Parts: sequence; structure tokens; C-alpha cells
Amino acid sequence: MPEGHTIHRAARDHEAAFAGQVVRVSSPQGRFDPGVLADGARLRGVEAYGKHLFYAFVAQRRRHEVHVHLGLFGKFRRRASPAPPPRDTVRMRLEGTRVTIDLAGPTACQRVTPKEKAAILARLGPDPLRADADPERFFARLARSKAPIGVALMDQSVVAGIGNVYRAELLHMLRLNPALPACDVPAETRRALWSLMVGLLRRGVEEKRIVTTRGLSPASPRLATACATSTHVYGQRACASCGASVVRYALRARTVHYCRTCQPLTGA
DNA sequence: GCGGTATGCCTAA
DNA sequence: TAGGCCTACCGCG
Repeated sequence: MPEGHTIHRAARDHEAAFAGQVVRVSSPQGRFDPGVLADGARLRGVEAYGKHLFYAFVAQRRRHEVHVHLGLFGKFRRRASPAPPPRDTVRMRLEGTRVTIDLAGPTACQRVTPKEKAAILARLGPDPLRADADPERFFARLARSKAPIGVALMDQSVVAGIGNVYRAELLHMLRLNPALPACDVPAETRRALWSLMVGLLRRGVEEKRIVTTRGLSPASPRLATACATSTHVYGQRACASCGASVVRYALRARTVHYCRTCQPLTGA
């Protein structure tokens, strides 16, 4: 479930799993070249920025970075070491003494130079999960964008880490119609959007899933099914607030989910 | 077994 | 705007 929360959680978990250890890096699938990392490299840290991950290794006294982007399909699987043989779709295997992480289906998995990493970061807007995020950049971009707010929120150069689920939920919670031009979102609402992004993404990191409704975090799987409405409109047939049918339509090739009653176009 | 679907994003036209 | 890429899972026959 790769939106920003998944990436930040992976950074935290992988850093904890491999902190300071020597990790063996391989590509069972063969589509990633680990280079010098194949013989073992010490993991110095894992950094998350929006939906991008950067693994910093030291091998042969030099620093090496691996860039990972999960895209739509990418997934990490964690197992205890020694792990069973990988599936043949595993693009990258990170093998530590206690933990082995398999990565399958990513859009990107490659070693990058500092210059290449900087170029990736330069394309990204502020990330609400990062302490160094500057929300003013987000506010400024919205203020001068004529694009629909539903498009602006998915634009990683406007804000980094928001995907289709968070977009739908943010807009619903602030009663914004996805088609409203971003520049018409009032300044107060821009600020509210930022605070909400910070709160929801942080919750997503802790719970390892996207939960935007107040629902309790149920202890038993049976209860979990009963309280399955972890969203207001995304993936729902009926709006969790008012019960009206949730509308779906394609906006720039991505399906937007919203409630006509709670999010009228004129009501902003 | 097949087809549809998914929380993403890039490129060609 | 359409198509391509990447993988896993689910419902259907």
C-alpha cells in the first residue's frame, strides 16, 4: 500500500532491522545490479522522502546509495534469516543476520550517485512526514495553481507522499470538491490541509495502514472486519458521513472518489 | 487458467 | 491523453 506512510514505515523498520550491520545485497531476479554491495555492505541509514527511499551503504570505504520507488505494485516482504530461497520476482534481497527483506515489483531500484539523488529530491515538494518540511512551499504552489485541487494533491512536486487514498480522504474531510481549482482553496483551508496531511500520514506510519475515520483500532480480526470502514469515501460504496453514493470518475487517469453531498463544487 | 484490478509514474504523440 | 511497465490477488468459469 505504497503512499508516503508505507515508505516512511519501511525506512524506520529497515533501519531498525539492519542498523549498523553488514548486509548482503542481491538480485535474484537479476534486474538490479548490486555492484560492490553484493559482497556485503554496512547499512548506514535509510531515508524516506515522499514515496522515495534511499539506502545508504558503506562498502570498500566508500558510500553507495540505492534508490527504491515502489510504484503501484512494489512490495517488501520480511522474513527471518536465514530466509527460504526467494521467488524469482524478487528484484532486491537485503540479507542481514536476523532479518531478510525481499523487494518485488518496484518501479525503481538502482544505485544512484549523489547528483542523481539530488535531482530526484529537487523534483519533490515538501513531505509532511519530514521534520524539515516547509509548508509554505505547499501553500505557495496551491495559491498559484489553476489545476483542480484533486490533481494538485497528487502532484509530487506540490506535496510529496500523497496518493489516491489520502487525496480522496483529505478532500472529503475538508469538504472540498476535487474539481475546485487549487488557487480557489482559501488560505485557511490550505493550512488545514497541511495539518490534516501531517496527522493522517503520521497515523498511517504507526498503524501501517491508512485510517482516516475515528474508528477504534480493534483488537480482534473479527472486530476489524466489522469496523472495516477505515475511510470515508475511498473504496466505499456509500459515504461514511452521509450515506450518499460515492461518485467515482477518472481525473488525469486516476479514479477520484468523492461525495456529491459532502463535497459540492459550489460550497467551497 | 483468465481477466480485471490496484494505494504510481514516465514517455511519446 | 493513451500506453507501457511492474506484481499479486481475487472472482469467475
